[in-house]
Amino acid sequence: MLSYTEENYLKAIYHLSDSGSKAVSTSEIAETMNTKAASVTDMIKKLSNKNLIAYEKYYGVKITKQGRQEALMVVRKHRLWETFLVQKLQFSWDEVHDVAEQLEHIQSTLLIEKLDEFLEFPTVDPHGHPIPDKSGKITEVRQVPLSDCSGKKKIIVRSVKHGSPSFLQYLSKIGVYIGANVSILDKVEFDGSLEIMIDSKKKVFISREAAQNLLVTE
Amino acid sequence: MLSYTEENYLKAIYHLSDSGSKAVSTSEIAETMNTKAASVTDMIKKLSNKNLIAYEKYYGVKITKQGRQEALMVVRKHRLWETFLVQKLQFSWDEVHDVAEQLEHIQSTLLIEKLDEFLEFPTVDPHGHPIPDKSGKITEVRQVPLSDCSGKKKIIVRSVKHGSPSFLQYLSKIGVYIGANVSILDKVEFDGSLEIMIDSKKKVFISREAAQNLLVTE
DNA sequence: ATATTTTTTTAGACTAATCTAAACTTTTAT
DNA sequence: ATAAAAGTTTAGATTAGTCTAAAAAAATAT
Ligand SMILES: [Mn+2]
Ligand SMILES: [Mn+2]
Ligand SMILES: [Mn+2]
Ligand SMILES: [Mn+2]
Repeated sequence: MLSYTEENYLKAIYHLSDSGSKAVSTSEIAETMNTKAASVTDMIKKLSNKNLIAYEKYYGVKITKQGRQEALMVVRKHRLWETFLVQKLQFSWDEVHDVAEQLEHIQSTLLIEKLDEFLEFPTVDPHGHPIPDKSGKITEVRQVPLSDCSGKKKIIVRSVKHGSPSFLQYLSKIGVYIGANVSILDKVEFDGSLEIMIDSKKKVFISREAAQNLLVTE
Repeated sequence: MLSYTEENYLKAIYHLSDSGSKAVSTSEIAETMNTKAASVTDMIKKLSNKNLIAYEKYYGVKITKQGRQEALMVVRKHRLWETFLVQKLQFSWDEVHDVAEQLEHIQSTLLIEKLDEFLEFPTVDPHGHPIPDKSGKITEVRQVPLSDCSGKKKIIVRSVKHGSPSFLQYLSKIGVYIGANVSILDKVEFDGSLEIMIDSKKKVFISREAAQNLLVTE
């Protein structure tokens, strides 16, 4: 069984590697984990001995099939808990991440299966991120940054790329939410900012930066 | 903030001291924590330095006001989570304790307040044990072991003294639950075993040992 | 009142996870 | 092609929590 810390490292490596496809460097891991490279090297050896990652000295790590599976289970728990907090306990979507960071480490298969059932088997979390099923399968929906869209098509907001509390609060304030219908009214060539219409009701301006962080389907 | 381990020690000391009234010995703590006396001595010093217990060398420890308060918050979380697991996730009462041992250490005041509200402010957990409120207050109901009862009075099962999974499973099997109405049909002087009637429907025999573990109001 | 037994504490060691500083590799720049 | 810079690993320490074995104190028995 993995320790709390091992789970966190493995999850970080999984995310940094684009769900396990590319190799990840020691310093990248140190950066996201808020630790020093020396500590990462130590942990890397441990995870490597457990066959959760493939480690080549000085060339970073790649997650193994088994490691990916373990990481997916942590991600699954994290996202199910976030969904629980929002749907059942009335948390707002900017309050859930830190608590889910703790809850994701609770060890009980029964618990997570019952929770999944209680929530009626959700497929996305409050930030629009997919929830791996019991076996680790993810149903990805092709999404593009709103900043890449143009024209008058009907656009639906699907997820946020990076869900920092301040960005999420900002979205709530201007009326953007997962599932919202938006259309692009105007695009400023100079700085890439957009004027959009939300739910045919509300007109708002958003920066290119914000638009890059919003993933949508056309 | 207390560590996971400090919380566990403090809770154990709280329980062993009858909610904080009497002093507790090093060996008692070692016994319930499944550690060695030497480890307990170390931890005792730490908790004492934090003013959560009063420690006098060779004479055991007494919990302080502040320590009692911290312990009560852990107990509160433990029992709220157990209630959640049974009432919302359909766990049975013999499955919840070990998971609650983990969940009780999640750090989030908001979470526990929202959970309390979601459960509609329960006052007892699935085993009939009182749930401390937000401020730590407990409303104790005077209860006696069923083994101390006699006569034909109407008796209500209120809680179990020690809720081991096997005892709880046994109770479920014979039809005893928290809130059940029982009356004593016969008491065997020789071994203290009882014949009882549950909900005016079912007759069962139980041993003195079982009767001592069932707390009731007359 | 002493001796024996039991309990508790101390001393020293171990593991997981972390750090700093130094050594070593790889990458980049001239 | 070589030197400097950047990134990575190793060496050695630290902290929390644990252990065993030995020393010390308290309780119990004669
Ligand atoms: Mn999150
Ligand atoms: Mn985590
Ligand atoms: Mn319990
Ligand atoms: Mn616990």
